Amino acid sequence: MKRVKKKLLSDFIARKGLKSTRQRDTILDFFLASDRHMSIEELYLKVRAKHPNIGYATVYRTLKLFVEAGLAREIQFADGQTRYEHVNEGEHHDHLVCTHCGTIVEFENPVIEKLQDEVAKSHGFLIETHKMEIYGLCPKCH
Amino acid sequence: MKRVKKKLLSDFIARKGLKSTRQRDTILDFFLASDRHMSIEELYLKVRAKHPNIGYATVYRTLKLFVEAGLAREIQFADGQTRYEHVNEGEHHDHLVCTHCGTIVEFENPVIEKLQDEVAKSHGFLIETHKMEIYGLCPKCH
DNA sequence: ATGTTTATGAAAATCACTTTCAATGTTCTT
DNA sequence: AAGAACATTGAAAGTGATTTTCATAAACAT
Ligand SMILES: [Mn+2]
Ligand SMILES: [Mn+2]
Ligand SMILES: [Zn+2]
Ligand SMILES: [Zn+2]
Repeated sequence: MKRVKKKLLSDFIARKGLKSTRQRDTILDFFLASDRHMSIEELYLKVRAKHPNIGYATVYRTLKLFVEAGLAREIQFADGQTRYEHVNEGEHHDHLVCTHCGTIVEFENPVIEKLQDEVAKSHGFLIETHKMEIYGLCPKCH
Repeated sequence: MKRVKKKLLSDFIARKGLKSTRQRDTILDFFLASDRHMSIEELYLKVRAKHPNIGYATVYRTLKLFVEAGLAREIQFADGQTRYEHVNEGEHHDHLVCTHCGTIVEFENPVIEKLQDEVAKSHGFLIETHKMEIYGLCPKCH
């Protein structure tokens, strides 16, 4: 799994004529070892604890690179901070978000997905992506 | 319809001990006459064209007031700008967004809504709100 | 080893708001 | 109608998240 992601990045770097750096490797390691929905701030603090010399801007830039390379995806929940999650080949899911403690639960529902496709089709839309988030209180918070 | 919204606002203002002002009336008129999903920037520019003396901050504050009064709702699409839409009693809908021209189409799908409730319940979540947006190309753009 | 090009860190800039504050307007009390 | 009490306003400053700038440092092809 981690091997696959590392290869995705090094292939992308090679393909685009970019350069492999210690910072990118470090940030990738922390990203791969992280919770599935981290904000830049959270990731930066973790990275920073071990590598105090890595800059804020580099973390931002590197996460964007991961998105381009296809190993991360940006998500925006209702809290105004961009989060990044792991992308796995052929997998899609949506989110339940606890408005009290912030817990995020992933779910897949093929029936909903299919109905979304039908909605798009019935309005003549060529669907590219969709976003579906359910906000409420998780079991621990009610 | 517009009468209803105006009354909603004046009732809210009375109930909270706030004050009725020329600015609030003007902004409400423009909001009610507007497209259903306007950004503050767009609304401000329209208002500004007729009333060059109304400030940016007032438009921001007033739209927040409309939300509190229950006649507008904030929505965030993927473009980083808050938009405000009209709220109508007992009505709920989700959105199709054209990634090319920005067109927004509203839709309701009770089956999807019901499945969302079931997903939440199956994970022990007490649902508060949800957000569902389908992004793609509208009929004109493909 | 050198040269060319990309990456980095720190600081400044940007973007979309939000807050501050002195001046002004609205409503209440007389 | 006048004054007091309080809310609202516009302009400008402040925020918080993110992005850009730019001089310096690393990569890596030759
Ligand atoms: Mn996820
Ligand atoms: Mn709508
Ligand atoms: Zn919770
Ligand atoms: Zn379109």
